Amino acid sequence: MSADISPADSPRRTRRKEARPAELLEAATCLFVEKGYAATRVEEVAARANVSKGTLFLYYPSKEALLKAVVRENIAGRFVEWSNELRDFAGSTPDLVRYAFAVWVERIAHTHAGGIYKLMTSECCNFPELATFYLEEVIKPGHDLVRRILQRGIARGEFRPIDVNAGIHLIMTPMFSYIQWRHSMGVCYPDSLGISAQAYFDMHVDNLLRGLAAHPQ
Amino acid sequence: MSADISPADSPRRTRRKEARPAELLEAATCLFVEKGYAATRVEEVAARANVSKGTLFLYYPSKEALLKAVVRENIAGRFVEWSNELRDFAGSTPDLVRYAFAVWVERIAHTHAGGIYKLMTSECCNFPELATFYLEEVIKPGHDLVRRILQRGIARGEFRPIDVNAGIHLIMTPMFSYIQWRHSMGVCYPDSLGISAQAYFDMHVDNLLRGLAAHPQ
DNA sequence: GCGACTAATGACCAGCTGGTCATTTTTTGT
DNA sequence: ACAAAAAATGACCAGCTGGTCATTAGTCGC
Repeated sequence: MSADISPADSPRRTRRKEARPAELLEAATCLFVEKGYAATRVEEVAARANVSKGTLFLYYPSKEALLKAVVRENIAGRFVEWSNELRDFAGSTPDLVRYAFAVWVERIAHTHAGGIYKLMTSECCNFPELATFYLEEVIKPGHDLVRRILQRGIARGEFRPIDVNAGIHLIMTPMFSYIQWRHSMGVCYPDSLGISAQAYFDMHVDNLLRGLAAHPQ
Repeated sequence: MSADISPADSPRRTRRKEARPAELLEAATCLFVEKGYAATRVEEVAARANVSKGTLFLYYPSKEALLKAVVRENIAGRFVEWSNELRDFAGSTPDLVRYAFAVWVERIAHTHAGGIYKLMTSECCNFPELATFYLEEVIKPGHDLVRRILQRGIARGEFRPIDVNAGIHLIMTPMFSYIQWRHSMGVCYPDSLGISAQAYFDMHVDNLLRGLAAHPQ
């Protein structure tokens, strides 16, 4: 399944000492996220990375391979690190949720990784294998983390006993909605959200935790 | 602003008695939503509508004009109707929220209109004027309706007094998230939501109302 | 300085797609 | 029935873009 996205998508010719230029991936990531896959010309990517088009095809056999590399690049096994953070968290679960949102905004929403999600939702119908890959490598691990948060809260009697597999969405939904907005309407009309990102998340988290609370005050 | 999307985008030649064939818009809507704007060939649209490519250009001067027409078509002033429904609703505001969600799922999420939203988020960067149009004609009126629901709940003492302009998102977010999923990952992997659409909305609405409740039980 | 090898280039190609228009088919009016 | 007008057609075109490859530039060892 993910075989097609493996490093087998390697340069057409012999490997060279130097690793694949990071500038190419960087440029491709920005352009794909900004303009979409179809609307981005490989020549633009090359130009932005300050190389010629021919050089690009020296490192990636096709435009599609470049897209796969971009998606691959931006999932860097961050999940183990987060999993540890979660395990070691000492405070209350509501505080943990607040912390998780803050971390997520900082490390996903405001980095390239967020743009990749938008890219996936836009293009996944045209590249089902990429969708599979993303689902397995990003969405599922993400859900697993969130599930543990909910289970923690319920086990400690802080949250009411909801169906955790469903409840996952209560936390994911505001996160992904924000990303989606940020990379669509938000690009053209940054004020169309009506409020600041901070206010948006504060409100969502606040209302979310009120709803989840086992003992309403 | 919306001048560019007005009926001025009319046929190249003389108007004919017969109105523009609805089949063309229907076909274009389906294909744009399914495959995206760039990936859809005008010839496909024509074929799906059982006319030739030439005929399509007889009614729409360009592919972009066709896209505009598609977006235009799918906003049909439904807002006045809903506004009246809202005014006449007799029950409690929590019940109104439940009702609004149900109606929205039925009339938006499960119709073409939902696909248009996905289309907009995918393409708005490339067609800013379309984004403006959609924002003014769809998003804003939608927000206005939701705002009135919140104000009603607060005025009647059913909801706690939150900032309504922010609170709008509490209701909109699950709606748009669902649409987004349904037209991206959901196309390839209908089970990737993990739960049924019904369960998804039930949970969101339930938790939302708990969070909004003025007097927790 | 020189040959051998690697890296980079950009002119070029093939195929596709939005858009055109001379021609054909259908409808209308009498 | 017939001609004139309207509507529909699809072969065709121009321009663009992903991808190629012969050529050039650069580097390393000696």
